Amino acid sequence: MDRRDVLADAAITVLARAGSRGLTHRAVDAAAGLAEGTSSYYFRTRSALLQACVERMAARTLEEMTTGTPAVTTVDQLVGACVATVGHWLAKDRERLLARWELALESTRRPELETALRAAGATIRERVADTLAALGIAEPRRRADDLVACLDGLAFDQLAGAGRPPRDDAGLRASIGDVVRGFTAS
Amino acid sequence: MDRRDVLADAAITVLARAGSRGLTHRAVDAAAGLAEGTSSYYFRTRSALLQACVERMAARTLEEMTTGTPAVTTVDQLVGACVATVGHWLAKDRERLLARWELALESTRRPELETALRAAGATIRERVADTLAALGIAEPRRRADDLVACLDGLAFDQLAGAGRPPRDDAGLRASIGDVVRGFTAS
DNA sequence: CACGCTCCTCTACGTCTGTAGTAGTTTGTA
DNA sequence: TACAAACTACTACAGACGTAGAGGAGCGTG
Repeated sequence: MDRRDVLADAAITVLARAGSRGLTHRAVDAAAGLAEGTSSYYFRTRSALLQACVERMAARTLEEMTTGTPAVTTVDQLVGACVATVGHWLAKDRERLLARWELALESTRRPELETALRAAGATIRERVADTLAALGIAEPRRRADDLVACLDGLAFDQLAGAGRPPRDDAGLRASIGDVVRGFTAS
Repeated sequence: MDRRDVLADAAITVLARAGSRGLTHRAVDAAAGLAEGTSSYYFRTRSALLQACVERMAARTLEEMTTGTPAVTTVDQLVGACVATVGHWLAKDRERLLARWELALESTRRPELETALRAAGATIRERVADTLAALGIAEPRRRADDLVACLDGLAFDQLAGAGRPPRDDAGLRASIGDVVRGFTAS
């Protein structure tokens, strides 16, 4: 794997575990198990490091999206797909989620990041919008944006929010069922 | 106003504008317009500064909650109340929202913060649960948690997320209408 | 008025961070 | 094989950061 990708992955891990404040060149070197100074050579500035994080994340998300996307033709299937996605986020992508939120907050202050982050988000939302449209739902574009935002909100609440009760699968299914119903009814 | 409160408010502003990384004693002093070293005297460690932020935020939220809470007796009124709340967040509480998310992410790594943050969140959620229960909705507790999480998700998407198209009031109402319907139907 | 106490400001210091640059090493080419 | 170019690892350094503590101003009490 390209050295840059290794470093970007390490940076994402650091971001998740230590937050924006902990994201330093040296911390990335340590996380990647590379010699001190390495990340500083590949990404001269901290801003470049952040940029690399969002690009790497976007690339990985896109990659995963193109691989396995089961067809969704009913609302129930949509609920299932959403539960599967969020469940996967919570179980296996914890770090990537935390890093993404960290970057999102950072993008508030860095227009370069915002652009890249927004482009990545748009791709996913389009995909969801297509699915909603295929189900014959009105305003698929807006509703796709909202649905993604709500699922993200539920995940945030679970991982970092004030709610955060360890929620079982059934609870997750009930919650997501409610949300999806709201966006698909009528 | 108590010096500590002034400093905590300044810290919240710094947190929102410069992120966790920018939250330093000196930055807080500058934001508060006080002599350098002041915040370092009142809150000796950075951790104490963060703690002060969440406590101050919790206090302010509680205060606002006890003042104006119009009665909600129909689902439509609930939608209206949610729209008003989120609208207010987006228009006037931008900084507090950003700071809260910053603290939430930080709480992932600091159990002391988590406790305080969770307690504040629980109060709000109870209030919402009571409202849902009064409307005769099943599982009010879970649904209150989910509703708050979703509204937060929508706000996040708007302020820091990947969606972030400048949304007008009608759009906001439509989105929140969908969400609330999902949690109140059946 | 003199004294002691509390509150606040300012300074000091060791550590860490961002970033530039130097030196060494590998790779490709003649 | 000899050389040049590119790549990589490491070092250096100015600046910022967290935190502790010294000093002084203000105020109430005897």
